Parts: sequence; structure tokens; C-alpha cells
Amino acid sequence: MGKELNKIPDIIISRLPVYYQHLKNLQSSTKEYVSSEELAELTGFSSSLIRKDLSYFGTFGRKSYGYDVYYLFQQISIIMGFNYKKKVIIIGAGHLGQALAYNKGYTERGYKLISIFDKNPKLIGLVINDIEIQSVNNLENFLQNNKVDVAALTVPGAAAQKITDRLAAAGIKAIWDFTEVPLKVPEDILLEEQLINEGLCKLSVKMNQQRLDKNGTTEDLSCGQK
Amino acid sequence: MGKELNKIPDIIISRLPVYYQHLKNLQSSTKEYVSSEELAELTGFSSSLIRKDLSYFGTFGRKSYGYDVYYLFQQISIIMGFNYKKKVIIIGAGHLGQALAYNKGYTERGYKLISIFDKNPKLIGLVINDIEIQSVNNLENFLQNNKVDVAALTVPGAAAQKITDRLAAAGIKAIWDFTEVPLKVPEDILLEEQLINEGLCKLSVKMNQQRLDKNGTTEDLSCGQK
DNA sequence: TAAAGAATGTTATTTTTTTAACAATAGTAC
DNA sequence: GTACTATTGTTAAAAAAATAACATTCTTTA
Repeated sequence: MGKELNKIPDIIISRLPVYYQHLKNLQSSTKEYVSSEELAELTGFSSSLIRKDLSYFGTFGRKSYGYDVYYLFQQISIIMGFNYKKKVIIIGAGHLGQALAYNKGYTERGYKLISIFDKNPKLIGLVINDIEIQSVNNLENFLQNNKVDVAALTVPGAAAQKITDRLAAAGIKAIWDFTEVPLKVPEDILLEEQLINEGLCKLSVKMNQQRLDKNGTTEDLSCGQK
Repeated sequence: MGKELNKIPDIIISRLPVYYQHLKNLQSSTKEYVSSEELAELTGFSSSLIRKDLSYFGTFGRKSYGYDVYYLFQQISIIMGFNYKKKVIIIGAGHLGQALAYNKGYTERGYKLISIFDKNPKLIGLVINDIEIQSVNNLENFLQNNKVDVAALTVPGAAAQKITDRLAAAGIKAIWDFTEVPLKVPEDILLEEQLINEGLCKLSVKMNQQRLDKNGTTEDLSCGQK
């Protein structure tokens, strides 16, 4: 009767990709078991937090041994839904769209890239990573004939809302958005903003902090009111 | 005498790029003032939280009016250190590296892309966005003659640690890392992991949740212990 | 000029998140 | 087989973050 069954806290969701990545990397090493302390070392999260996060989903470890790397990786994959097959398309075959087309990350996460769309006639027909770029005019038709789970949006900002509306009308339920404009979407559509420059922003803030600290500036960061 | 002057909480830092982006977009609209309530609408954060975040840095608003869009944008830019000039290089001119070379986001954030490196002879000499790809053999030499603030790392995972070591030895202080492998860096180097597939991961988790919810599954997500 | 309305900045409260502590348990050494 | 060690899963405590509430102040209107 509860409306939000099993609602995983966002803060935990945000750490899952990090656990996933490190467990995946650990597999190429020879380590069979890993302790929460070692994972803490790798991820930068505290061992206590890691044990707590994992215990949210169940109990995966072995006392005095730690976690079986492969088993935990499998479990995390299941928690993240990677064992479910999902289809993704890319809309916008500019430089970023093309880079995403070459992205190796789909398969291991249960995704399959099935088409790329663009409106530029010079790009239409071009084959990238075995997928032929097709005209965005075909979008609705394609979506009618193919169950697509996620649309990656890499069109110019100016076109973003229009495409989004078309996607929504065609029944898409999740958008992975790389355009840096605010999109309006119906409530039932999942929208994931991927701010490509986020890292640059954070680095700038932190370098700025270091600079201010070094100068021994006690002063407020603000510049007074207007 | 405090060691960490003005240490901005990470959680606030993580929202700054979002404020920045929306304020930037608001400028192309005709709105001169924006209220915390309207920003809440745009960002998804509560108005109370937004006012609190801003008050951490100073006082920028006007009672009963809201915030001057342009002024607040400027202030946020200053807080983020965008008024300081920074130089960035890209190492690895594969698809992602090239897409980053075409990225329009540098200038407005105070960055200037000054070089791209690769080891593939077929790429060396190629000009992208007015910048000639040069051999990674020149890396140390280049860094000696140019003050570079940030290195974007888009090399294959296998090469990542070696390049990182060379960057560290050459005195780089910040790395924007797109390789999905764990990098070891000296403590004084800022490392920003940009997990390119993070959005895909989150969407997968959330779609999985919806599926479980729909099935009315009360059962634990875990699959029992080994 | 006074009253009403709007929206900030800030304080108090609540909630969430993290850390710390530890009991339980499995493995190891002797 | 017993003592010792390691490491989990969990509970309790502390810290951090978010929300709610509101006093203040500015603007507008009459």
C-alpha cells in the first residue's frame, strides 16, 4: 500500500556507479576478495559508509574475509538493473553524439545502441560503429516500430525542446540529456542531465579555493551587496 | 590559523554548476529578475535551499524583487573562479577527446584549450578547432614551456596511469579524468572523475525501480547470501 | 504616508547522512 | 580445540543537510 516501494535514496544511487566501476576494475586484478576497507581506499568513501550502503540492499560479505569481488560485482549489476536489456538511441550526430556512438559502456550495462539520428543530410547514411545515421524525420516512425528505452540527446540547444516534445509524444520514458538547456518534460519521463562540463566547473571552484586559501584571505567570497 | 579557510561544502559545490547553467540560460530570456521560487522550479532544488546556498557566499538578492539575473550570474561566476584564466590540454585525441576539443564550454568558464596530444601518428598534425594535435612525446617539453592548469585525460584505460605519472612529474595540479580506471595521484593534485556513463547507470537503476514497483514486489532487492 | 504584499536572509527544527562503536562470526595459528 | 585476529552487519551517536518558519525590508498601492 505504500506508494514508493524500495525507494533507494538518491545519495546511495549516486555511489552505485562508483562501486560498479571499481569492482569491475578489481576483476582484471587477481584479487578474489576485497574488504570494505580496501574499497574505501579505492573509492574515497569510508568503509563504514560502504558497509552501510551495501546492507541497504542485502548481505553480500563474508565475515573476516570481505566481499567476493565477482559475486559483489554481479549483485551490484543486478541492483543497478544491468541484467535487464534496454535499447538506446542517439539524437544528434555531432562530435559528442558520434563520441557517444563509439562509447564502449553500453553492453556491460545492459544497453544496446540501435540507432543514431541527425537532420544534417551530410551525416545521414554515414555508418558509425556499425550503425547508420538516419534522418530525424524518421524518428516517430522508428519509435513506433522499435521499443526504445532511452534517448541520448546531443542536439544543439536550440533544437532540444522540440525534439524532447517529439520524443515525449512518441512515448519515450527516459532521456539522457547532454544539451545544456532546461528541458520541460512530462512528470512520468525520467530525465538525466549530464552536464559535460561539470568536472571543469568543480575544478575551477577548487582551484579558486586553493588560491584564496594560499593568499590567507579571510574575507568573505562575496563582493558585497548591490 | 584555521587550516581550511572557506572550505565550501562539496554538496554546495555540486549545485553551483546547476545554478550557473540556469542563470546563463535565463539571460537569453527577457527576465531581469528571478526569485528563489522560480529558480526552484527550474533546478528542482527547494527555494529555501537555494536561498541558503546563496547566503553561504554572501547576500545577492533584493527583498520583494528577487535576484538580478545578470548580477547573480556574475557573482556565481566569480564564486566558481571563472574570472580567473586557466589553460587546459587534452591528452588522447580519440572520439571523446575530439568531441572535447569541439566543446564550447571553455571560454565562458575561464578556460582556454591550448593543445591536444596523442600518440597515434595518423592523428598527429590533424587540426581540430584550430588546434593541432601533437605527439605525446612532446608532453613534458610542452608543459615546461606552458603553464597548464588542467589536463583532460581521454586516453585508453591501459595508458592512463602512465600518462598520469608523467603529468604529475611535470607539475600538473588538476586532472579531468574520463578514463574509467582508478588513478593514483599525489595528494596535492586535484582529480575530477567524469564518469561518462553515470547518467546511463542512474537511468538503469531508476527504470529498474519502476519495474519492481509496478510488479508490486515487496521483496528485498538482494538475492540472499552466498 | 500608511497599509498590504512580496521575497529575501536567517534562525530553529527536522530529517538525512555519516561516522563510530561493537557484537557476532568466521577463519587462522598454535 | 582454544585463543587470537579479521571483518562483517548493525546499532547508537554525531554531524551535516534540508526544510520550515518568520522577522525584516523593500516595493507598491491607495
